[in-house]
Amino acid sequence: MKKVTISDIAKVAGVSKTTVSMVFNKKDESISDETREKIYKAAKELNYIPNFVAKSLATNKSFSIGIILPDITNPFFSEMARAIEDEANFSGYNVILCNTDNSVKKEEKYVRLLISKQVDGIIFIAGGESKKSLNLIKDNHVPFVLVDRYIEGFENFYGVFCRNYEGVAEGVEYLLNNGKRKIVFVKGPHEVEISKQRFEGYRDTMNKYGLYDENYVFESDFTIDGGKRVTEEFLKDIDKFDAIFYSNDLMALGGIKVLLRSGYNVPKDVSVIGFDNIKISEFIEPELTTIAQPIYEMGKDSFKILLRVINEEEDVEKVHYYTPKLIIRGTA
Amino acid sequence: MKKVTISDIAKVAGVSKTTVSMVFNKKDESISDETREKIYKAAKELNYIPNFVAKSLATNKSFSIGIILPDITNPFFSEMARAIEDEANFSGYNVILCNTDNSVKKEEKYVRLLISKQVDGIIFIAGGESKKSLNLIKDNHVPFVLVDRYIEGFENFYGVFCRNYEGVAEGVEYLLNNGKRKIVFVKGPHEVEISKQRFEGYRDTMNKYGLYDENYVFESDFTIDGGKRVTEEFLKDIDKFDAIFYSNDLMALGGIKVLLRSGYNVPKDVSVIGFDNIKISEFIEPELTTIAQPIYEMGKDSFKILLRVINEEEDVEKVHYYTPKLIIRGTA
DNA sequence: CTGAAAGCGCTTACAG
DNA sequence: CTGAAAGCGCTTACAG
Repeated sequence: MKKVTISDIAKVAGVSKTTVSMVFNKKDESISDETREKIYKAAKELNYIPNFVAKSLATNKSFSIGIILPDITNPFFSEMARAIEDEANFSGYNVILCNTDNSVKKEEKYVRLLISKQVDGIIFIAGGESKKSLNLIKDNHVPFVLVDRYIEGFENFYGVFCRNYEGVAEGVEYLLNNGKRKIVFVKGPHEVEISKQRFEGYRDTMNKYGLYDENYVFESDFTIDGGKRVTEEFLKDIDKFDAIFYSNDLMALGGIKVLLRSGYNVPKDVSVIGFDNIKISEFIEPELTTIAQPIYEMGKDSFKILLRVINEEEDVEKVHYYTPKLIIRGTA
Repeated sequence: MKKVTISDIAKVAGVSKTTVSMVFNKKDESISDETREKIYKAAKELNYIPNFVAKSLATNKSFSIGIILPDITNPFFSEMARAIEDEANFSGYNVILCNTDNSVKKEEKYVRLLISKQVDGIIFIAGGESKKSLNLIKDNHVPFVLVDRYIEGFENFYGVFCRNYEGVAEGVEYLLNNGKRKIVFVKGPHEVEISKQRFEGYRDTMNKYGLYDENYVFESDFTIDGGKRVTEEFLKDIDKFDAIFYSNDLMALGGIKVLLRSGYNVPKDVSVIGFDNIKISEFIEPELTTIAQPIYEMGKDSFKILLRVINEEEDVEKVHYYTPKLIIRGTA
């Protein structure tokens, strides 16, 4: 039951370990076809499967990356993770999944683990003020790219972000153009940067037309349940509103549910806009009007960028911005 | 920029590598408090982070597992993956994510990779006739547990499954008790075992009452889009039906959408039942009546079982069955 | 065209 | 109470 190693193959093929290693690593221009054949034959015969951890130790490359995100159960993140894994797999990399639940403590624990496991890089979707974790990564010289959520103090590192401000502004303009005036805005959690950006897109646009009213601003947590809860709450407080802008689709889904339950007709009585364009948003009835992020593209690109950093390529642009776009569907 | 190793610590603390290693591995009953302190101090000073790949090579344990599943973007799998990762993390294990798109080829490629990376175990949600991959795992003596989808020929290995047949039977009985007679059934893809089990639950129950009619049976692929497509299709073919049983929630979501669009009132004109109870199913309007699998529990347990196999515990039961239960909500 | 030897960073019997 | 040495399965300069 001993595992077959390169030495076993060397023995069977009647050559040295060096030669075997060279053949497997395609550094074999100088090796005769005959030996090469013998080696492949022996490997086949013995059902050889190489030991990557030994290889990693010798080469200082693990061909693994870590992906740190709040919760894989959230469609936005699972779509992102899928894109990253696809691209990583394509380039021969494995992905280690880490769910942080937005806990800075968990992030730090995972970062330590990933460094210990010698990952070649990390894709980091921050759950909050993640400076300590990021500094740890940096101090250990592990390549990383920040995705979706920008972190103050790290603007000079690699990042893939969405133009949140502009996206929301576009959505608000659209609502205004359609005659909406009393637009409720539901912010995301204040710890994360994107919540702020999206809110500012709303605030500034409303202000532009002298329509901003802070009594129409609420905060929740980017979950369906959160969307339900805020909506139930402000339905009690506010009497008049003709549109609701939720900072992400998940909250919009929860909100729409409450609205329908409370007898509102969407979009007749009230328009609703979300943000993200997760897959499910076009499958509910009515279909959700939303600000689409190119999630899959952003995921793929974030791995591509990481790979270029890992390979120490020159001229890799630091910060990458993606422009979201309004998708008009049934709710607004 | 050299990485700090155990030797550096040994040097700074004025002891041998052996002693340092012993201290870090808590095999240090025999080591004086003084040396221990010196070692911890040195480690702290140097910001030491252990190298797990070296450790893995020496101990033949990686504290990584692989999880092979069709698509993390599918809520059923992301909820499952989340449960597994939570439990794994709790026990100090990392999870390597592998999306197969139900491709047997991809499964095999991932299995090879995972074995190469010396994972301590694999959780396998099969995408089809996955015998070759499974045999590879088996031949390399890697512990594994089959989840959700049973594979013929592997009934004597570890597995975590749902009583699909009984679940569907319960749902059908419920529909019948509510006076439904013309019940359409949408099967999952025929390559996977659970499709068959769920279908048989329907067929046998309908037969019991002399109501089975194969013209009411359709097949799709477990996706939302698939649910939409079959529904559009059979709406053309069948004139009379009072209920639809979709083999999973995702297809039910797609189907309901088409029904609503086509002017049907759910559940007045037609009752709908799904299977799985993914989180989203209670957030659509009307809320989906479904057969709930204990997804999170099954995920957690599958890791727990895997861990026991890894640790070579005795008396680990091979096959674990979970009983699903009918959750009555708005659509039936 | 091929091999002996050192090294990657750990652990672990064994010896003292 | 502690250390020297061999070993895990690879790679890679170097030599011939």
